[in-house]
Amino acid sequence: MPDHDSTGLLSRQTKRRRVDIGVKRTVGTASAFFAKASATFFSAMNPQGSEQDVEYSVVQHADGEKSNVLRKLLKRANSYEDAMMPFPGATIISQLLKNNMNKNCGTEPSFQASGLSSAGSEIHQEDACINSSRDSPQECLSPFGRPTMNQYDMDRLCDEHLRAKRARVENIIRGMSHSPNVALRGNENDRDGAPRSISPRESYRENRRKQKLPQQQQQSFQELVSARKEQKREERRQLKQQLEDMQKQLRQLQEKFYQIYDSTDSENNEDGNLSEDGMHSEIIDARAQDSMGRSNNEMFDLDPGQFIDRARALIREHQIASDNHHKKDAPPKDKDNLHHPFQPEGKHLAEALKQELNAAMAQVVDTVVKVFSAKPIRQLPQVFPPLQIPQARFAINGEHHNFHTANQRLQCFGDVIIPNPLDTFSNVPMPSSTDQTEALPLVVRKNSNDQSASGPPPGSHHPSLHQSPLSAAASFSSSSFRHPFPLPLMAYPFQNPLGAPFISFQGKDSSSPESLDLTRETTSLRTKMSSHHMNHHPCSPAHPPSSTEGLSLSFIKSECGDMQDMSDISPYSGSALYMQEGLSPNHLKKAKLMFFYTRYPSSNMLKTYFSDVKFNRCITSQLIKWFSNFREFYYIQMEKYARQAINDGITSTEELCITRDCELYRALNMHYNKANDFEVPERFLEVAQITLREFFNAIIAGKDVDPSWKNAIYKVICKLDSEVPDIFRSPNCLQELLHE
DNA sequence: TCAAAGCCTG
DNA sequence: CAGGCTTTGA
Repeated sequence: MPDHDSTGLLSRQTKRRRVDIGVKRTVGTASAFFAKASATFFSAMNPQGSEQDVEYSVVQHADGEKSNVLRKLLKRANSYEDAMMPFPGATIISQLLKNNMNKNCGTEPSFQASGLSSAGSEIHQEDACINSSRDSPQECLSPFGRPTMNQYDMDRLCDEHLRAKRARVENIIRGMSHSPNVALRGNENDRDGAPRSISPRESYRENRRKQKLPQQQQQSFQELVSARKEQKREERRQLKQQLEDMQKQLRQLQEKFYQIYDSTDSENNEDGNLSEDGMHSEIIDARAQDSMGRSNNEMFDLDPGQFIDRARALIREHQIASDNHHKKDAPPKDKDNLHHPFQPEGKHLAEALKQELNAAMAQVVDTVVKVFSAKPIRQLPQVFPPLQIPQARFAINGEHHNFHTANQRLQCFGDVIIPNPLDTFSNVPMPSSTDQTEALPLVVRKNSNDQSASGPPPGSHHPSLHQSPLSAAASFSSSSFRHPFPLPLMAYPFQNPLGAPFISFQGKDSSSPESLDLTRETTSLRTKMSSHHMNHHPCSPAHPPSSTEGLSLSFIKSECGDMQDMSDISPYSGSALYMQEGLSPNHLKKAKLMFFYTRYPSSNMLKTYFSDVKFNRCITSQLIKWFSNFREFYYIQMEKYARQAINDGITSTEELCITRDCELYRALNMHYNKANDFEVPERFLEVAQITLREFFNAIIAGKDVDPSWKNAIYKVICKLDSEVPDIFRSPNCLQELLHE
């Protein structure tokens, strides 16, 4: 939507610019930036650390080590060495470590003696893996026998392992003997498994402390260590459990797979190739186990959609495997199949699988639906004022999936009770083109007409529209919301498929800047959309004009709740046929033109001149506000030019004349009659001249020292309003006016 | 108490 | 242009 004229967009851009100005980009190079970022990061992680710490962390050791594989390890090892070796406390750690290892891994031979490759316990292996494999997985895969390794490398590895352990224990100690944030840091470090360098000074201090550790503390930290081991074991157990679950699921999938395979196979191959299936399943099973083993964790983290995809991929894998198997055993006559692995058989299989998956999905959906609809409706305490919207607004293009995603997103907010989508929709008879039934504080489209053309027949349409607001709210609130955050945020999830949020509640209670920005942005967006709607007349029934904007849940701003009965604003109830629930850009334009006649229109007058607008408090206020803004601009210009005149040495009001080619007039005309397609009445020039002279005199008289000096001028000007021509009473006065 | 005006801010 | 806020007057 490239709309560069949009003031909203412009203001957003300026806002962003301001933000950008705020960020100093003093760092020229990427590396410098990285250093800075790292420094920030580390100082955040390490509040007690000195600048030196940062240096240690950021500056990489560029030793000329031969082994590329080991380089990173060595770097880490070096960091540890640098950090810890100079201090005698390290020996204590080593001692403790030895004790600990002997205690927890009874079978483990002395680590120092046997080196890394000793046939240590599983735990040991895993630890070694964790510590060393992050950057070089092959070390984990083949911990045994490194014929190319020289003694130096071995020592390095040993050191690395030992120091990693040491670091962990260090962290535990720190966690015990320090403030919580330090403990946290230790955990962070531990979880990463990546050693973090410690400033020499700090570690010196800490080592000294450790030397003085009383026996009791040593014991307790040994307990801690063993507790950690316990925890690890527990984690491992859980992981195993997960793996088993996954395997079970896979087996089920496979069963399905073979069922289908058998059926399709028996259809296509009646010559007895089935006998191989036993073997296939063995092999495939093995493969599956393997791939499960590999992908267990990722599978577990996948969300359902991804899971299905992954499952499909797996099945495809199996398919290929079995095809390959066929190829091997297939007699030469099957050459065709050899080159086209997805021949009829495969196609059938794929189709069957797809069907199966779809059926499974459908079943799941059904189940969920059943569960949802079976749930008793809970009436939760209504924290929020009744939401005055017909439920039908929530239908999106006849699909509810957006609402679901909306809920999914909503669930990100911990403290919200998600409305049950099915409850919400259960009473919705059909996707509706219900119009926005509440005042948009800003301009909205003019589509009541379109609606009656594209909407459902009057007889069949939503009873909800004729509900009292309360009942409408009640049916909505059967899935009551509890709003922990400003309402505009609630609107976010209700996006149209293009991702543009259509929001129209503009809570006065929006307190957070984000929500404010959100409203603003969507506000300008809505303005754009509304103008878009103005230009594009009828919409196809498939895309009801309000299907997206109908989502503009402008049910907030309950102070606007003095709307008339909902039935009144039904777009189909004759009298309201041309009523609009919001102000359009054309209304704004009209208001601006009216300003040439009246600076202080009463709300009653506005009602008569904007007869095509369904008035409520919001609309009235908005219109009033418009005129207030117009006046503001007007008076600012007047004051500005009055002062300018004084500065220019003008001494007599007689010299102050407003003509159609003077600067002031052009400014005003530009503001209220931008397109210059309206002939500004002469009277306006007179009034403007009077105003200018009033300002001039007041400033000359030095009245502007009084903070309310303008009030006198306002009093004068408000009496100068003239009658607005009757043509402005017509809803389509703009066409009539501008085509003259 | 409320609507409207005005001011300030973004 | 809109929102927040304060003031003002009925």
